Amino acid sequence: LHSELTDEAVASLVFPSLSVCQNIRQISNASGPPRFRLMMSDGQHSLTSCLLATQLNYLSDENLLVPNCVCLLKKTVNNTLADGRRVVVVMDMDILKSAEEAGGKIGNPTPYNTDGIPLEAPHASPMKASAIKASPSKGLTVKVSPMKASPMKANSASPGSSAKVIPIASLNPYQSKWTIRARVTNKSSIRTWSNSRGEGKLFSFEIVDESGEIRITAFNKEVDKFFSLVEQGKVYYISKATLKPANKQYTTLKNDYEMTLHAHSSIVPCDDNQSIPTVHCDFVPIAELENRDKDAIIDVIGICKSAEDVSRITTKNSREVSKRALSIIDQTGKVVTVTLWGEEAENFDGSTQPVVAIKGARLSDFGGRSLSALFSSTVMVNPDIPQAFRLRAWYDREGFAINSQSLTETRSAGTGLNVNWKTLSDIKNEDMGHGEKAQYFSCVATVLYIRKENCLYQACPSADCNKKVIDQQNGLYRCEKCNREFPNFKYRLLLSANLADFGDNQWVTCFQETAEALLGHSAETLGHLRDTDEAAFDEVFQKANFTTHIFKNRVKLETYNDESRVKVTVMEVQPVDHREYSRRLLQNIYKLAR
DNA sequence: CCCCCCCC
Repeated sequence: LHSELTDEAVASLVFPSLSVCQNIRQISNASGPPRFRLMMSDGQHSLTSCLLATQLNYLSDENLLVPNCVCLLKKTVNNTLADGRRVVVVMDMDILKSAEEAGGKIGNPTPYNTDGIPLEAPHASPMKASAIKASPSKGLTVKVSPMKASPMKANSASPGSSAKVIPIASLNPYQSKWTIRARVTNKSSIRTWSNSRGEGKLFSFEIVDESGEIRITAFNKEVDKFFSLVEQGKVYYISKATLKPANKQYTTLKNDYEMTLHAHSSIVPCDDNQSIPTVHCDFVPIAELENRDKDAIIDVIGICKSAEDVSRITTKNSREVSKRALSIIDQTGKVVTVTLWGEEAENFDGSTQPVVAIKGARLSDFGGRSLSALFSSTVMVNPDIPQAFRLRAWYDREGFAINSQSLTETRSAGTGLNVNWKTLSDIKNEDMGHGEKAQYFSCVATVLYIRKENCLYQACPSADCNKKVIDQQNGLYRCEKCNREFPNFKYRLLLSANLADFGDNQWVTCFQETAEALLGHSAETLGHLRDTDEAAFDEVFQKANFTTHIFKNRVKLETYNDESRVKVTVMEVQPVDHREYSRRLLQNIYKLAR
């Protein structure tokens, strides 16, 4: 900050400009990044300028920026603050090792007396400013190296560029000569877009090093150049990309910037990558999800107990997308539904009940508690981590057989969870339906016989009345409930069927919808057939025999004329999912074998 | 230069 700085003085700076850094002083600032004030002199002019701490990171890991060092100012920006003070901000500079390296172009710098110039408020710095040490005997030594066990020692391994390997946390748009070394934690697929500004394709990926993380996006030509090179989990040297402020609306990454690749960007695989952190997950036990807030971003790991088939849905914005819901279980004995989207949904194979780990899933309150993968989530199937091995061992030994509870309530029986499976012999053995309330159960059973007699009745034609009508024999049909006569009626089904499984059989009642499902024809059609083509009518019943379905039933003890009998009413008829059914049978075998 | 995170 230099109030006397004139336009002429600034204009007289010719870049690159060699100067001696006479003084370095941290400017304390309650908010914003720490800055350093440098007093530079080229022998003719003196210039007080400003340097951001983030820039110091890249400059100073060899302790070069010390009083009396020689600097090659490559770019500065002049600015006037609201209060009229002038600011010169150093945007890019090199530090030369010695005055000799400068070719003797600068006269001996005047040693600057550092006495009485303490560093101000180092604690104000989020950049571990404690690493900036004052050395009273030698003047100020600036050392900013946020990397303790510095992987930056491998600087010389940085290929293709003399730029230093710097931490991701120190990247900013004001410097261009850098290389970072980082691991890819999440790579998107290639996406295309088309809007008023044009069209194209892109992919993006996220990387981490010890200091932080950042998102990188490649467009069009850079997609062709880098898509196959960049692999999830691998480490690369990356340099010469453009940094710009990140739109926080679209990212959960902890970085104010993001990166765009351009024609000269360089990505080089790095084999010596021991020090670069691998993807770290803080797995939340499934039972614990009940206590977490809606929309929380969490990491989760579980066994995929079952998985839906992939399906296509249309979003509110009429976009088509694939989805697949998985039920995962962990050692807490709780199950939760996780939805995968797009390619991840299409490619997922749950048939072997793999371990599924998801980093960055979003907790939703649908069905109580459920999870959804985001574009920013990393889905790992059978990851090579201890938690996965422990989970596998637990599930194969005991987890598969436990009575798990799902945090996600689902209405359909499709997931195979929360279904009260019974065999027909269970109805008698367990005295089902004897309680106050009706009981509900599902079974897989085969139709042995369906009574044709009295299966159809003539019902009141008004919309919500299914009452049997009385044929007045004058072309009119009387409904007692509606207290009306109608010129027509509608046919309704009331079937008695005998179902069997391996152990028992059971008479059940099917009303309209379930009867239609079982016979494969509408009541209307059946009524017409019965009246016109008895052979065809009989054939419908023949065909239904020995068909197997999932029956969802209601069972209740009913008393009629002093006689009690268990009445089973079919609520729903569904096709057997043989894959899921076989899995359940296997599980039952395991349970019995224990 | 994208920015979609959805459905029941």
